[in-house]
Amino acid sequence: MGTQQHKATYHHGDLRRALIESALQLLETRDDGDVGLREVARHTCVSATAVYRHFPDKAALYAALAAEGFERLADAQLAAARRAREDSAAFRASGQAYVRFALANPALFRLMTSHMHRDGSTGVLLADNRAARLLREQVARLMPAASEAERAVTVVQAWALVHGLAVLMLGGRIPPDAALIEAAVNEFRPWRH
Amino acid sequence: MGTQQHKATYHHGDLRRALIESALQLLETRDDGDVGLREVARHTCVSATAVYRHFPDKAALYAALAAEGFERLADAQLAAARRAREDSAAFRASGQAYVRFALANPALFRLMTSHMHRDGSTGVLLADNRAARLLREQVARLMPAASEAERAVTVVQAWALVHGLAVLMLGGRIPPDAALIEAAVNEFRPWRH
DNA sequence: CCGCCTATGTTTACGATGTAAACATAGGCG
DNA sequence: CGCCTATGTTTACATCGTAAACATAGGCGG
Repeated sequence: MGTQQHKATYHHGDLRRALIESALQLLETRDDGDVGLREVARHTCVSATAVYRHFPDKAALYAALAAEGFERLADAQLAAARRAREDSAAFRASGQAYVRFALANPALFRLMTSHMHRDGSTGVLLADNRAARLLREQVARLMPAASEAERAVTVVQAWALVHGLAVLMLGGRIPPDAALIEAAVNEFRPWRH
Repeated sequence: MGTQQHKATYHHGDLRRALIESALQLLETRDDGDVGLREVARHTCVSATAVYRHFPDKAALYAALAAEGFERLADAQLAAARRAREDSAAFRASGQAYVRFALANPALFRLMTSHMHRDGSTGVLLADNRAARLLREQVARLMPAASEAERAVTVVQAWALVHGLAVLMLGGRIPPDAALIEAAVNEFRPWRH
C-alpha cells in the first residue's frame, strides 16, 4: 500500500519532514483539502499522537503544508516568468501559472487558501510574500508612470483575478479550460489607461 | 441563551426551516464556515438525529444553507444594480455588492464557496445562476459590439475579480478596505478596447 | 368517534477524529 | 557507564457524523 517504509530505528530520522511529505502525498489523492491527523500518522507508519511532538496541533500541520504549498506556487510563478523574454509576457505567464498550479494541486491549493490560519506566526506570509513581491515588481515595471496608489490597485486586481479564476474553476463554477485561462489573464492590461 | 423557543408540540411546526435558520444564525457568530450537525440540532432544541428526517446528511444541510446564501447574494446584487441609474454604474455597483456581501457574511460565504457540493441535485446552481444571468445581461448591455466569445471572457473576468477580492479579503491577505473595493472594481472596464 | 398508519422525533450505539496524560525508549553528554 | 531529554507509544476522553431501533402525535379510513 502507499505507506512509507524505513522506520528501522525507533527514533525516526526526521519525522517532521516525513509527516509533511506524507500529508502532501495524501493531498494528491484527494480533491478537498482535508487530510486528518491520524490519517497522515497512519500513512507514515507512526502513532497518532506522535504528530504532537512536531506540531502543537492540526492547524500547525496545516500551516506547514500551506507554507510548502506557497513555496511551490512561488517557484512555479517565478519559473514561468523567467521563461518569458518580455515584461508583459512574464506578467501574464506568472498569472497563468498561478491558476494552473491551483488546477494541478487542487487539495493543496484549497488547504492553503480555505483553511486560512490567521495567526502570523507561521512562515506562510513570508512564502506568500515571495509571490506578492514578484507581482509588485512586475506591476512597477509595467506601470512606471503610475502613482504608488494606482499600482497598488493594479496589484490587487491582478491577484484577485487569478485567485478568483483558480477558485471558481476548482469549484466547478467556471470550466477549467486552458484557453479560457489564457484569454481571461491576457485581456487584463490595466496599464493602458 | 441563543436557543430557539416554542417546541410546545412534540411535532415541530416546520423543523426543516427552523434548522436552516438556526444554522444561519450560528454562522453569524463564526468566521469559518463550519456549523456542525449536532450543534445546529442543539441550538434548535431538538435531538441530534432529528436532522436526518429533513436532510440525508450534513452535505445536504450545507447545500440548503448555500442555496439560501446564494439567494441573498443575488438579492443584494440586484438591489445594488437597481439603485444605479446607468448601466456601467449598475455593473460596478453589483460587483461591489458581491464583495460587500462576502465581508458582511464571512462564514456563510465561505460555506457557499469552500464546501462546494459538486452534485448538481441541489438548487444551488439555480440560485447561482440568478446572479450569473444578471452579470451576463450587464456585460451584453455594456459590450453590444463584442462577439459572444469576447463577452464570455469578460463575464469570467468580472466574476473572478470580485470573487478573488472577496476571498482574499476574507482570508486577510488583502485589507478589507471599502475604498480598495471601489477602486479595484471601478477600474475594471475592459469594454474600452 | 375510534383505531391504525405514517410522518416526525428520540434513544442508543458505533466508528472516527483531535487531543491530553502517562508511559517507554533511544541515544547523546556528563 | 549511567542518567537526561528528546522523541515515540499507549491509553483515554469528548465530540462528531450517522445508522438502527424505538416512540409518539395527529390525520384519515372505517
